[in-house]
Amino acid sequence: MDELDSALLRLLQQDGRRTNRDLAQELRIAPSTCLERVRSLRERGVLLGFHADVDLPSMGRGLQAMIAVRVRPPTRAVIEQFQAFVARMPEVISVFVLTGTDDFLLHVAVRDTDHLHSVVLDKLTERKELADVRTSVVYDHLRKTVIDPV
Amino acid sequence: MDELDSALLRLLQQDGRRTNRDLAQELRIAPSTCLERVRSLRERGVLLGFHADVDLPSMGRGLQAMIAVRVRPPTRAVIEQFQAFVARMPEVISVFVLTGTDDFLLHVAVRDTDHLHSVVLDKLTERKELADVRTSVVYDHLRKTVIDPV
DNA sequence: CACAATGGCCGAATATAATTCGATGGAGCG
DNA sequence: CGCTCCATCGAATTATATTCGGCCATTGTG
Repeated sequence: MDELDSALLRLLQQDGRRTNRDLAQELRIAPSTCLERVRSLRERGVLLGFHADVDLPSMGRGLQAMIAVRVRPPTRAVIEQFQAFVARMPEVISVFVLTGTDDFLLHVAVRDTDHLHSVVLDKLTERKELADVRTSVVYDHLRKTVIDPV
Repeated sequence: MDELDSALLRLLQQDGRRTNRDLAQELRIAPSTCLERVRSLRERGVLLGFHADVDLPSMGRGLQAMIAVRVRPPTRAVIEQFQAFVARMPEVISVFVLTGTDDFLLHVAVRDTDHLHSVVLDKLTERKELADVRTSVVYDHLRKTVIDPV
């Protein structure tokens, strides 16, 4: 994990489709070296993968919300069961399993407020283990690249 | 936005580095057609970009937390100023701007609990506009692909 | 200090993929 | 029924990824 690795991770987080040649040129190394570095980062598990980022409104999911959920009882079995359940919901795009007051934070992307309402009332509150739900609409979501402190 | 576009978005969300030939073969279309489809999705703004996914523990950021923040007064000026501030913090990897009780949800990745403590006490609570903070440690974070209902 | 071993890097050669573009044919329309 | 339009196609071209043998520089060793 030297400066070269950090630089590669930074560039690939910004644009996961930059060509190997292009990366090599920017970092002033040979393409073969660059390729080997990226392969090594993958093999070491530092670089987990590459993903396309889609525009939610274009997919008919113009409304995002965060749903804080508390389950009861907060046992391993109940938590794992609930996690498996929400992971199957198409409206859920990300699940945070938490300590603290809430057990889960669900990041959902839905069509509109009716859809959001239906997700909370028809899908979530139907679950017997669900103890508490608080929904917040997301106005804006800013994602950043992770920078290596090295 | 037909089934072909949806399939492409699904595949590219799963693996943003699949080759065009590979995608074309799976979808039973010509590579040139596949390329044109992807180009169109980009031009229409449906496909926003491609990003590498890094392993946070490998980057010395093995601890994640969600920090709920309320600012005072909750005016546009204060909110925008605070958003700009947290966007600059290297520990913050994602910022949600919310309605409801909390104004912000900060997804942070830090070295350890000392680091987390220092982020909250030394960086956040130093801000005069900050009215309330609640920190929850993230045990697990599951990301999903967005599936087009079409 | 001399020397061998190691590992990262390089560049040329090869394999593979992206990209272009003219041709084709089916869908929609007059 | 014939015309136009446009998505799709495949071949040709261009660009890129990948391999691999050799070359330092660094490190460890007698």
